[in-house]
Amino acid sequence: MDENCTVYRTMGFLSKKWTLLIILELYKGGDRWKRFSEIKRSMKDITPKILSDRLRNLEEEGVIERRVDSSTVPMRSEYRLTEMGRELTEVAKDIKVWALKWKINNPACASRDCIVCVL
Amino acid sequence: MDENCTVYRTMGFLSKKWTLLIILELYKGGDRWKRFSEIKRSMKDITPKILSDRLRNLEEEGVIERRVDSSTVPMRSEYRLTEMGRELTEVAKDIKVWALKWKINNPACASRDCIVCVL
DNA sequence: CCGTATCCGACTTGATACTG
DNA sequence: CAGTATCAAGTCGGATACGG
Repeated sequence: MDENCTVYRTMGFLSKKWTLLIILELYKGGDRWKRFSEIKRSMKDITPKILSDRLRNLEEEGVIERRVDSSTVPMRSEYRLTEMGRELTEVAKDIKVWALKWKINNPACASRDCIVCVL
Repeated sequence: MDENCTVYRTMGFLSKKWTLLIILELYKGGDRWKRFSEIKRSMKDITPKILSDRLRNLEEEGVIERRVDSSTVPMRSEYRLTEMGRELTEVAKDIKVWALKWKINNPACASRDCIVCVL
């Protein structure tokens, strides 16, 4: 296997558990900054550790951006997708289209207002 | 997290290491059936166990089909993508387009005759 | 030659408690 | 609130040996 393969390298980062779902969660927010606890609340089974790990990783990859307002107590950390990240949701959208066609009968997810992934 | 989420469920199966690359390897073959050893040879670092595991999993998912010719010795197992599998390569294509734009400067992979993933 | 079974270490994820 | 620390549990992947 060639480590220079674009698909291979990108999958290495994209295929981590929860990653794509976090991206979708932020995508739902549009331009709005979302706070850690808000994201966590929406994804009820993710643990803070994993969410924290993934957010840092996504920030390193340039897919999301973070801002901290330390003037308030407690301080606020907020996140949103970068342009690079928003374009990544196209991939998720394709996966969804494919899965709906071939694999899963899931009307809720197929509808435009799916509360889970909103694609 | 909702286990009924289409994206989530599909990622669970797609995100396994090597999976997408195996799909691409078969995609290169077009309609042609490919043998185990032929696939293995093309992906030089994969071990037989992993390849075997993934092929079985992909077959269960309906993404590839398998045929066995037991009239010869040794018998031959051959694989190719189903229609469902061929459509999945669109996802890989999108990942590649995205990665080339944002992440990786990889002219070999960008060209149409990339020997690794041929997308 | 085409795989499968077993074993094992490395890595990943998860549960829970805790801190500034 | 926004994480981090700790440790347990699970998963993955690789080497090797083996059977049809």
